[in-house]
Amino acid sequence: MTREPESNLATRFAPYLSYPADGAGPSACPVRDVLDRLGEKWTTLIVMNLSEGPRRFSALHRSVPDISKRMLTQTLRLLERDGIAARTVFPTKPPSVEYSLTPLGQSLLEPIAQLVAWAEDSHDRIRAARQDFDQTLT
Amino acid sequence: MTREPESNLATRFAPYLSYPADGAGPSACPVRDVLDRLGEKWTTLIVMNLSEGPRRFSALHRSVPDISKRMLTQTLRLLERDGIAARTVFPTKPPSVEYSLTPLGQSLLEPIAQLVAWAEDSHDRIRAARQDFDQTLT
DNA sequence: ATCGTATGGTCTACGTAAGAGACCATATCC
DNA sequence: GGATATGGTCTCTTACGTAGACCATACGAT
Repeated sequence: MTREPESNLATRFAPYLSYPADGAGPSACPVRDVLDRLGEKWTTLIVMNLSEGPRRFSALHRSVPDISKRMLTQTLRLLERDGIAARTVFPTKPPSVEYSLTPLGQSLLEPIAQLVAWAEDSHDRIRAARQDFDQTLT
Repeated sequence: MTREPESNLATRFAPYLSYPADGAGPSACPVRDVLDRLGEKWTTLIVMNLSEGPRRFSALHRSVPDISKRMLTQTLRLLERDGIAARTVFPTKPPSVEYSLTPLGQSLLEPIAQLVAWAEDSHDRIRAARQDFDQTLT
């Protein structure tokens, strides 16, 4: 009797489990390539902020005060580079810049919402597990 | 005429957009608290590897060769602490250790699968966008 | 006229987090 | 007796993120 997989979802992941992340061009794992970007600490939060509509640089910074301007710039650049966000400059004085989600970026909202829902549902259990773990350790 | 939201999903994110990540205990944003952990570079990959069933430490390391033992240990510890993975020690000589997903961890496979599906679907478009961006820059 | 504020960033100095690899004790195989 | 495997920990170096100064310009208030 062989080991049963925990879930039929396992087969969905199989191609990517041992796929190297490195290697220039197409040799990199497509899933890790994309997921690494989404994991980049500020990415999802900025995408969620853009979900309500176009936002200006300083508006984003006010909404997420604990990001540094440097990282906000970098995060937005990478989102733009990946075709997830669009950057529009208006020739006012001083120039104002608006960031918005592209259709590709909007399609990302669905999976993020699933993750947010899971986080909401699981948060209590996770916090309880942490407390158990830390207490048993002490 | 006010600005229309890009998607009704936006309202799902609204509570978390300006929620501080810091603050000990319950003052931290539950969603950022959980999502930051998932974004931790190796977390999802290890969870995906565990989706097929229990795996030993060295099996995981062989499957994901470009993680350092140090980070593998740390990632597994944090997953265990959060109640996502379970650690079982068998009293062989030398002792062997098995890691497996808890029910909570298995419930995480669904949202991850959504993200993986999005990554598969979007990878081509993203790579094209990157090339455009880099060329226009040069 | 001058000071404060706002625009969207860039640049530098610093602290923390991740990566590479040596090391450990033990036991089994050749 | 030497190699290999077990699951880690420890140290050293390098990469990443943060904090905050700085820039040119223009507007409103004093």
